[in-house]
Amino acid sequence: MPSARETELLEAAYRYVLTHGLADVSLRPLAAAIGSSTRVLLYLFGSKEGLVRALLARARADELALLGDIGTGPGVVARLWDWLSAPAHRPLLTLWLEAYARSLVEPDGPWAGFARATVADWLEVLKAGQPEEVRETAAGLVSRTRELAVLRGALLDLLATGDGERVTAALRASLSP
Amino acid sequence: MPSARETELLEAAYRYVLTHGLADVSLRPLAAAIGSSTRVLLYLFGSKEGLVRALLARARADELALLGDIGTGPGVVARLWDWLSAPAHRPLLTLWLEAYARSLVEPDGPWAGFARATVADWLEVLKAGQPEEVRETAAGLVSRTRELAVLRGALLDLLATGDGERVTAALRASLSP
DNA sequence: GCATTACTGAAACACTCGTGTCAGTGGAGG
DNA sequence: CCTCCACTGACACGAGTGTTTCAGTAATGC
Repeated sequence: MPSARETELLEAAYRYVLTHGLADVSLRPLAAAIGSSTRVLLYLFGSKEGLVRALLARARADELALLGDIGTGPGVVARLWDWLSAPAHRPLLTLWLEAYARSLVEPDGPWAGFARATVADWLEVLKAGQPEEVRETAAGLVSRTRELAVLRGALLDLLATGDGERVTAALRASLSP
Repeated sequence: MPSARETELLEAAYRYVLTHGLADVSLRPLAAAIGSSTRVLLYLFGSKEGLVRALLARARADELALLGDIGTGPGVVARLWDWLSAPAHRPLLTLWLEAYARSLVEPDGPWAGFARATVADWLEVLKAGQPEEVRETAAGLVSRTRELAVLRGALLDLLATGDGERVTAALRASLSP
């Protein structure tokens, strides 16, 4: 459905927000940076809100691509952490956290439901990593909630301090207590 | 050092940002809501950045008051979670997350170092909760990093879903595995 | 009484914001 | 050829931004 030019500009805008943040992006600087104009952005995406929505969807596509490739069975948590702690993914994860926080403060607009949605996404993947006999039990739900919490908390720490060694050790300790 | 009027207005502004968010606050609506004017705000705090800095410090004072009261010895993590999961503290914690994310995206300005600072603050408190013989060991550091990660991750989940039951169960599971 | 200090009001300045208007391009299909 | 259509440029509009200038008031300290 989106035209070639549209996806091209979306990709450029996505690269831009990865380094500049998404919360207080504005059309004119963005357009200038990606060699376009506000007129074209508005024409293609309808409004700024439409653009932000598209960018959020684009970021989510990256995330879902990961979750699709991560596989199932034991060791999912460790593999997820490998991906989360990779320095190359830091801009994406900062963007992710930004959107997460924003969707809590401002429950309307393009951010709506972002936080809730990712919790569900990740819980689903962790569920697929559990032994089959606990997946549908209450204990299973609690267990993957715990795994998710550790991953998210470790990610917060890593993004703030950059101390991959300490945080990774903590995560490993949490896997085999 | 701050005058009576200054702390009075700061308190009012603090109540305001707790419900409206701090990221995209602007002077005129804020001033109108707290019965003041931009002129006065600028006079008392020097600039908008000064005001934001003061508000951030005010929020941090709330946090530090908690950390001072939480005590030491075993059970710190559980007591911290009781505080974090109390519905009354949700606005403060949303504000906290907002500032955390912002300080990662925009490392300059009044937000600078906020994320890093709170990691250090909390690790310090968790350290005081550990048995004395591990406090200075590498294993001790890793252990409280893990505790912090669980608390933070659980908080993220709770803020997004509001499902205190599931998240609290996960945290408890993480304490006595 | 008087000068100093703390605070406040009204209006303006020089922006930036998202968006709308009107006018064009260039190429593809009939 | 000529029409349609995706795309683009220049510009203006109204609203909102942080900040400044100039003016005042009320209370305090000498």
